[in-house]
Amino acid sequence: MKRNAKAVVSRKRILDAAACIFRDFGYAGTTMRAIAKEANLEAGSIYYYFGTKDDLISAILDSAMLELIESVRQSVEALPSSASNRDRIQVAITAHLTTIIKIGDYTLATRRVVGQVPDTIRIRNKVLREQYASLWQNILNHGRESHEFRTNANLAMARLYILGALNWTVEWYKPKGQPLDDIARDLASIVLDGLVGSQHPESVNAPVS
Amino acid sequence: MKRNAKAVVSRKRILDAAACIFRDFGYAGTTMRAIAKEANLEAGSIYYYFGTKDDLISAILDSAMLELIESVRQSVEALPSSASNRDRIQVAITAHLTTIIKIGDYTLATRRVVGQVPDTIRIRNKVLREQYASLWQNILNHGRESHEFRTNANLAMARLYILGALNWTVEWYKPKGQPLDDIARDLASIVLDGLVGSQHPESVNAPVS
DNA sequence: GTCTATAGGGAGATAGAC
DNA sequence: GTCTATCTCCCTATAGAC
Repeated sequence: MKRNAKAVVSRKRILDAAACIFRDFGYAGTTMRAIAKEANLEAGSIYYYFGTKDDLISAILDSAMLELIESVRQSVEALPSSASNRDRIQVAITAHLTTIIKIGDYTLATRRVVGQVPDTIRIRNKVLREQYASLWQNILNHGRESHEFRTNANLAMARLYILGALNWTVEWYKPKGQPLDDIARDLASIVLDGLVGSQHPESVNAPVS
Repeated sequence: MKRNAKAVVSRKRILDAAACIFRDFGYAGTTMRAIAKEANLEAGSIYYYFGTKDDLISAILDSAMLELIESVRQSVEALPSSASNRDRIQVAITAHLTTIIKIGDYTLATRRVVGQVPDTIRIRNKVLREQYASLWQNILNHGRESHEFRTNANLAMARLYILGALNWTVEWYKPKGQPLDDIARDLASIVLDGLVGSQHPESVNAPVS
């Protein structure tokens, strides 16, 4: 059924609509009728593409995570081997931010429903989440081994801290505000140098408007 | 009706149970029957204390925010006037963490449903959220004015960044793990000094276990 | 592929007994 | 204060027409 172009388009339209509705109404609050209305068809038609409501949310959770993993991995691997760990963190932060904003409906839907879906769905998605966590942990550990970071920083906590802060951006980011690259640079600056630390020449930033 | 001790106790028991259920099932996924079961009474009885399901979630959102505001405000005001801004941030972080963990069910319920409740409820709660944001902004701005922080740090973003990171802790904190004070100190260390910055003598921390 | 109609279950809220 | 019984509404998922 996926060979048909019409079917592929409809499937994607339904998935996008579902992300939008799950984002606003949560797992239980989302109805097939609401998704159908957003996607401009009738509720019964959704079942041609997705067997159950759970299949829909599962596809949303997994695709968001896969996109994030690929984006950050590729951005970091694309760096020259001469790149500093400061560069690696900066690039990873930018890739993470850019992606979660780009697929904002999926990111927000994930944030808001991942704690409410049936266990089977959450456990399957957890594998991907752990993959992503270890991708970041490798980046941070690399920085310690190369002695670019202070050796007593708690890097497992630093990872939780950084990702928690980055993921929160989808809640307040406004497309009309500061450009995304500026935000990424400012966040990287605070992560790397802190509020007190001396200013690194590469991360000078403009005052907030 | 609140004069009766029995009523006060039941009311609190229902509220605690509701926070627990809202946390696990979201706004729409929470049923009055599930709350009643958790609170050891029947669904109809809840309506003696709360007119509607919306009254329940509204009480949870507001009480969580009020407790957080009071806790951080009191902790910071209790500092001697000689306290450094490093101390103020450290104390605020500790108060925030301690409170959101202490009322963990309410915090998690808030995190997970605040994007799904009817607009009227969210807007009323927003006033409190903004109060809390400006409390933190004052703490940060004070640090800049006293020249303890580097002057080009983007403090509005720093606030969003810090609170995003701190709030994420409720998702991964385990009571049996590292003591809360250690976590608060490590987070404060990363916020203030960054990953690269030189180590401040007051924030030496143990390696993660 | 997409529709309409509907079966079967469960929700919030109310009424009145105790 | 708390219970049971129930009204009314809306949900997921299916069946079969087109």
